[in-house]
Amino acid sequence: MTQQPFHHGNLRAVLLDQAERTLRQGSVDDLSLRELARQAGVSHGAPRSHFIDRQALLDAVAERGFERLTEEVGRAGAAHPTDLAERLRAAATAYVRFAVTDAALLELMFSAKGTGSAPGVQAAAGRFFSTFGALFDADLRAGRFRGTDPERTRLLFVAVLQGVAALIASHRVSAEQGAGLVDEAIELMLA
Amino acid sequence: MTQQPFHHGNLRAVLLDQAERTLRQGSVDDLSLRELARQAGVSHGAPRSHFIDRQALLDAVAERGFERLTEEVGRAGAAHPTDLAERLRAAATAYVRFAVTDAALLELMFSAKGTGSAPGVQAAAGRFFSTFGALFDADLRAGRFRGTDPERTRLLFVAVLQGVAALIASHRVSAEQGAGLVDEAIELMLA
DNA sequence: ACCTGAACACCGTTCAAGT
DNA sequence: ACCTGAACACCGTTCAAGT
Repeated sequence: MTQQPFHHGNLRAVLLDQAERTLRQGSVDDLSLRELARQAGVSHGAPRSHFIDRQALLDAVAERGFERLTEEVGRAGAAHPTDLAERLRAAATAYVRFAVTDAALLELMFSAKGTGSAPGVQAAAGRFFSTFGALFDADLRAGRFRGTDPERTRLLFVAVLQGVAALIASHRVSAEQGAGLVDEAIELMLA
Repeated sequence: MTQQPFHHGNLRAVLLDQAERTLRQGSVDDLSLRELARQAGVSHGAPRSHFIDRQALLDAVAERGFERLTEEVGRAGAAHPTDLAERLRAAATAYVRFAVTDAALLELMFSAKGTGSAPGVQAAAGRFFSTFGALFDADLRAGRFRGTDPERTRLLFVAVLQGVAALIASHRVSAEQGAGLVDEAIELMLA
């Protein structure tokens, strides 16, 4: 009875969970469809029913990553509705934490491969960027930033976070130094 | 006579050249040792004489990439010995150009895989960062930056460039927008 | 609709053998 | 010192067959 096929329509979710776990302790190269199937206790052909090929699985993982990042950054920002600098710091902290605990996932999310093709990933990335932009909106209009072009200001902050994440992922700076860099950036951006 | 073994000790360089070319029109996943050997007209086992495994080849490619990036950014900066903002802009332009024409290579260079292990890559990366830092030195001491900690100022600029490069590579901003972001960053950093 | 299992082409790696 | 070619284990992908 307990030996009946382990999954009933949730193999897809099981594979994605396992893929995320694998990414958390290795690189995207370590992600093998056959190994995932093995860990899920199904045959190596089974994933085919849910993902047309390996890239489709990676796309789904990236999409999920963007959704989680959006949620975590958005929540961190929402905790500070009045204080702008504090809100940016909180959002940045959430971003850096994500970059530290899920370095390989973030790399996958922002690789040309991940963002280049799949529309689902594109859409999820778009939602992330607009949620991120919303952190600035009211204060941008109020002119509390030194920057000139509002859109530019937003993108610049994303670039800083992304760059800091890359420096941390490549072990060039520590997570603490990364937080310091973010603080410095916020300081420079505020009028 | 012309059918004698094509390479005489320069197979290593041929493989690295071909690897770079492959990276320029694809991702690191498209890089296959066997395919490189095929293109070089040698047997699939031949690369083994020069690279112990695939990772060793990737390391060598990354190291070479850092050396070229160092050279190009350094040269761009050296063309403007007096004007600080112009020097940073020139160096940043060189960096962004590299990020555009060699996106996959840059990704390899900054991936945890590339920088994580091999000492040669670490050393080349270190030389790049110190060359990059040298662009700031005189003016940092002269206090021409708004930033507080000099080391932080340097790292922040690298982070901005790296982040802008990632945004361009993931097709989220154009190369022109990237240049605009860099200009904005320089403006914000200068006192 | 979902999963199995054989089949195929490709890859990285190893290694004895050649020059 | 450098390269060849067979061998091995692993992988992604396809597909007919089962339930």
